Amino acid sequence: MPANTDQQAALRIASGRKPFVEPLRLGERLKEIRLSNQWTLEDVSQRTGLARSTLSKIENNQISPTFTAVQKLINGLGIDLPQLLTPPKVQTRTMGRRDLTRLGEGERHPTPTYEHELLSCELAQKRMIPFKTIVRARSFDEFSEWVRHDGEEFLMVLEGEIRLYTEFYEPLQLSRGDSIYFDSDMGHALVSVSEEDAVVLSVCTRGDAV
Amino acid sequence: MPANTDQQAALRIASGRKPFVEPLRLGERLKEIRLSNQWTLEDVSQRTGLARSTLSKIENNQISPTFTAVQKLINGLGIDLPQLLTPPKVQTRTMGRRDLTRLGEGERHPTPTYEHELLSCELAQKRMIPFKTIVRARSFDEFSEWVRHDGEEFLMVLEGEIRLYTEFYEPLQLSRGDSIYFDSDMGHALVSVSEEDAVVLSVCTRGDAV
DNA sequence: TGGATCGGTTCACTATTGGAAACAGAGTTT
DNA sequence: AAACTCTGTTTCCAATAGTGAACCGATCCA
Repeated sequence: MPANTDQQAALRIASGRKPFVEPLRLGERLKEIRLSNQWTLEDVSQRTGLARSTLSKIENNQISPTFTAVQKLINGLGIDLPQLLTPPKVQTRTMGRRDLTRLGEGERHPTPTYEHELLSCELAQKRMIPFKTIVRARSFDEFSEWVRHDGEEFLMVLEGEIRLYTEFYEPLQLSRGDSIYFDSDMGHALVSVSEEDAVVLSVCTRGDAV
Repeated sequence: MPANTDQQAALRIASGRKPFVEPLRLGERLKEIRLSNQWTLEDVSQRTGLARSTLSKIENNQISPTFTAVQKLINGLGIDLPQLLTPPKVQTRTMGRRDLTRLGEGERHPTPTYEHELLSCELAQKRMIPFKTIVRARSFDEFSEWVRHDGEEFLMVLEGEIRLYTEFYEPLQLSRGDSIYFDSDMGHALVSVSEEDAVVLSVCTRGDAV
């Protein structure tokens, strides 16, 4: 099928996709990220495990990093690829919304086991849901079933001590300042093991589509 | 500074950071895409401009493609990077991951103005990035420019008292237990106004896309 | 059966990346 | 101002990615 390649070319062109590899100023982007964090090449080197010289060359577009190198970058810098590839990101929409919640001013939702205090509940369209919880429960038995909801949850103990029961792990004891991140569709439940009711701060991802 | 590089190497090794880049079965993924379109290596070669042999090696994880090679792939195949990186078949439900961080056990990232402690940094693919910050800055002048990053940020004062400067609002004084939610592409900066350095807990959304 | 053809892998070789060390420039310190 | 220190750049070389050609089954067909 000799005509096939023509067809392919036609397809490629018709696809609307640029036939050329766009520059994709990866070097500039990296430098931008590095500087915006006030990191030196040496800092980045330590974080990523790539040599200082290599980083310099990447930033100056003198070499095209190996994919493993790119991985080391995104791992070491704690960014993800889209972030690295997104061109200088034109300030799309800086909406600048904000929502302040003073201590104790959240929206209270009491239940037998927990007393939730929703924070920043003025803001409607947000990607995270923060709330403070006073853990009333003292025993796992007080829960009729696992708590579970789509998405992920981050939790830090603000006061007291808790035991975190989860569906797939042994219970975990958490003291003030300890924190944990977990998939919240895994069943979970909290009880206070301290004298007073424990207080934890949680942030859940919102189960947006896709 | 001959000893310096030894030190660097030692640090790099001792850094505890996983020395291995996660597999990220890029080869499998590529093969999957290729087969699902019923393309032969030769077809892909023509589309991408990469040699047949190279493609074979990439698919079999025998080499780590150069970033330019990856670009040729995504251009030639008309896919975008997330698509290529999405782990094959995807863990439809990443049920039950978790990542515990004990008090003070996070990954420290000091800067002149802030000292960050990344929490739950073992977990790679998460939608939120939680971190504790010791606010060293005492004056807005210490910032050369606004801090800003895509997404949204939730912040609660754990200790001390801070002033939050934002691009579009008057500065806001926040005391222990106060919290705020805001669009983090709006410039922002924190300074301690208490005797001691203030400590805040932040959770940022991660660059979405998907 | 013998010989084409097609898909994929392996080989030998060249081009390029990535690392250590040397270098260079700007401050600092003594 | 010499000696340090801290940056980023450049150099040189070992390691490895990318290429064309050879190779290895399959499958097809006369």
